[in-house]
Amino acid sequence: MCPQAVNRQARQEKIARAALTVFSKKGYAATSVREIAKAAGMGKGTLYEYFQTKADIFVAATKQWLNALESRFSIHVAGLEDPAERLTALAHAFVELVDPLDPMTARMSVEIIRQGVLQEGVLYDRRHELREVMLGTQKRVEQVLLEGISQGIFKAAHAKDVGKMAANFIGYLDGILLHSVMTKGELELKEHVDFFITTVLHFLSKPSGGPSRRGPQNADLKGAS
Amino acid sequence: MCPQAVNRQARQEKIARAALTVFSKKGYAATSVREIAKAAGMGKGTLYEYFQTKADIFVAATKQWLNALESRFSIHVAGLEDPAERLTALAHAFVELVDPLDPMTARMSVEIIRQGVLQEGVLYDRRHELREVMLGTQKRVEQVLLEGISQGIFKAAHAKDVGKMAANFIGYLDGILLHSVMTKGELELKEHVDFFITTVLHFLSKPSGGPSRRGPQNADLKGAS
Amino acid sequence: MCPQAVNRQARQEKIARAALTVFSKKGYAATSVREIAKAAGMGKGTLYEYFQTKADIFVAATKQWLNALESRFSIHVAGLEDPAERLTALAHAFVELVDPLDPMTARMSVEIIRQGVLQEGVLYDRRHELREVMLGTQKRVEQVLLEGISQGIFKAAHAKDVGKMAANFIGYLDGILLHSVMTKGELELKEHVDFFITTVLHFLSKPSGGPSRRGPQNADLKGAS
Amino acid sequence: MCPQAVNRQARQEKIARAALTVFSKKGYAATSVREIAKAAGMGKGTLYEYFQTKADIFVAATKQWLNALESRFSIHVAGLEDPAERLTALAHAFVELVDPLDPMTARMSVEIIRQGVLQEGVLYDRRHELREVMLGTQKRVEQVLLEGISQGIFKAAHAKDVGKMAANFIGYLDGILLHSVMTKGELELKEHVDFFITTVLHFLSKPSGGPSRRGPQNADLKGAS
DNA sequence: GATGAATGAGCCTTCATTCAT
DNA sequence: CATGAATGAAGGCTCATTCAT
Repeated sequence: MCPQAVNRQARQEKIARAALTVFSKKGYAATSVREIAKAAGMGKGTLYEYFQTKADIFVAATKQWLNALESRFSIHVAGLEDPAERLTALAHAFVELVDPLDPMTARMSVEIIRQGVLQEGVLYDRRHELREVMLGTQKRVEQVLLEGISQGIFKAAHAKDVGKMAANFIGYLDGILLHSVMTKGELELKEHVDFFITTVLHFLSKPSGGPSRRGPQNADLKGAS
Repeated sequence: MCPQAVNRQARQEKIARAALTVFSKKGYAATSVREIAKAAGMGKGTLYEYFQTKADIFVAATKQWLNALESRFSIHVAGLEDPAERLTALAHAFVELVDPLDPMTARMSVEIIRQGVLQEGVLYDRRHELREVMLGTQKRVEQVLLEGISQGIFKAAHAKDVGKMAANFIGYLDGILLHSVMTKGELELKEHVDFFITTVLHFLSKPSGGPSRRGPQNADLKGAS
Repeated sequence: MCPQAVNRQARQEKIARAALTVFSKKGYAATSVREIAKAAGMGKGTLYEYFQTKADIFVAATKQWLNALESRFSIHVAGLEDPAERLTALAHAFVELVDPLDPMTARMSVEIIRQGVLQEGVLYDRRHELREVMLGTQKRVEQVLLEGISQGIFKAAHAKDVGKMAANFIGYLDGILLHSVMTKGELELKEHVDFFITTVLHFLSKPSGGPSRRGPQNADLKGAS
Repeated sequence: MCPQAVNRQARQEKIARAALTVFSKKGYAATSVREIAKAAGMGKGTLYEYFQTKADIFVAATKQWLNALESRFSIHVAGLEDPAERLTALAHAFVELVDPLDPMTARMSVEIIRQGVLQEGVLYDRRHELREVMLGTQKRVEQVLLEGISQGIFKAAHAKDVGKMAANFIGYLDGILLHSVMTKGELELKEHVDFFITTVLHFLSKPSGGPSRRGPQNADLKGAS
């Protein structure tokens, strides 16, 4: 009756996970199905029991990666109250994507973008799904900004621009991350991002009313850099 | 040098130009040599008279593209004196890369990055060359910043950070451009970039005119924290 | 013999029946074992409990089909006494193989022939078994002819040729049936077959003894057409 | 300018010819492209310079075969005046299709029919083209019949039935040929066909002028059988 | 006994590269 | 020089068969 009770979803996730490591290393086109199978520790044919095509495997790997990203963001931000700190934490989560010892995630992001941008790309027809995920992160940033405003920490005048600011924030992070990957660590990613945040917070923040201007200022700057 | 050499180079450029249009449309892997030959209006075998491999053609196309980019920047900036205006002009040059009617250049940039980032990428072993070109643009930005400082328009305190600032500037532009390409114009690229520049200039600029320099400066510093 | 054996045979027949519908629709090569299993309402592995290979399943399906054919002939001929009528009835049984609404049987016959004729065919090594069955039908025709002669209806001179005549009869029916299938009903099968029988009976029949030659002859022709 | 002046059509014919021998031996599905290439004495990839798909190769092989058939018929019939002889010659051309030493053509006919009959068959969508060719042969037979009638050799009463008769004639030949192939020569093909022609001519022919009708008729039968 | 998950041989097809002309 | 005909390695995918459950 029940020969092998295999958890289909678990199997698919295992494959997607294995595929992720290979795709991120060599890209979609240069990765052969055989390699994926080997990485997943199973036969070539088995992959096709769980996915229709190589492209589907790539999509699954992509989704897995995006989910991992999301949860990483959640972990970083968890427990932080101060909007400035939360913004910084988000950026740092991005920074950590570029592990010099395992730059997988960063490379994967390049490949994903490519597959979504190029007409012949595997994700081209599903790029709206990607956009959804990215919008999720963007919304997260917007919320932080709005909280900052409502808490009186950020200037209320920017309320109408939170959308643009969030998009720019994410855009910047993606861009600088790419550059970092491309230079393989020559670029001091964290320093750059911290500096960027300084810029942004400088733009956002109200003069922190108080008797002494210098003290807090220094403290803040130290923390940001 | 000799006429033949000139002829040879002209041929190579013609091929590179043709290849660029195809590569930017379909990406490296999905582009066949036959297509390039057809686009260049010559036989497949002839390509191999001027290039050793398909990868070499891609490198040539890449260089051509980067040069075109450089000259585009030069044109935009030419004649502008005010550092703020020059910064803005540079950014606008980037924005115009994403022609909604011909997103070729933007897509090409994705492909180039990918080929430079992925281990199996055609440009992987030459990514330092890419880095060179990007550093060129970065230097250009740095120079504008330094000029602004020397002209007393930008705060002198940032002099030590021009490197970071320029890298961030370029990084942001690349990132937001990618997002724009990926969303196929849903994102209002120009508005976002202009807003970003506002942020940057706000951070950079001295309080424009005023009786006391210190006061405003302090205010600025406050704002940054 | 023992209950299990009976059960076993029933299972095999069920599988063969299911396989027949699929094989006749798509041919041997294009039919996958999975499809057969689904059509039989059981698991793929189960099939291999009852058959060694896919080829064996095809052989079983073939035999089932041939048996069905035989019984169809029996039914048609049952109760008819007149040899001419019996011959006609046999031919009509063939004609009905090509049901425009369900051309399964006709298509199956093509596939069977193919598998028996081609070196790599599944039935190639067993084509003698097929020949047996076909000889069965041929013998049936021969017998009708001999009865007609012994009844004085057909010319006695043909007694020595009944073998050839029967073979030709069956051969013609197979051939015209194939053509009909290939033209998907554009060919008026029944009309052609009836005309053929006219020819044959004209050749076979004695001038039906009596004062007038024309009358009876006409009668025969009418009856045949 | 002109690296290799290759005669495309000659090349295609060479491939088709080679493919014919393999297809006729093993059938479409069981024949691999590699085998065709080897038989044609060229690389696998070369085939795809001249044909889009394996199916296209099969179609080309089919057409070649049909053309060969046509010319064979022409040769056999050439120079014959007497309609009866021409009919016989046509039938004999068919008979010779089954060369016991090289039964290729006969097997090919089975495969062609199959591919045209089965829904998944390669020729299924082009079965009308096949029908055209077959109609060509049929027309040829019809013409012979009509000539016989106009020459006063065949009964004028059959003029309205020449269509049916020709279709039956071809149908019979195809059918008996298949049986012959399936039995690998156990069936004496020529004898059977000759006997069949006797039947047909008996049906067709006018009593060959003479005082008595019975006499000549008997004579004919003797001679024919 | 019944099942379907797993497998890998083998299929058709593409394409960068070579080379005779 | 210019060409495109020729090639075979390699790719994605299918599927008959096995076997653990």
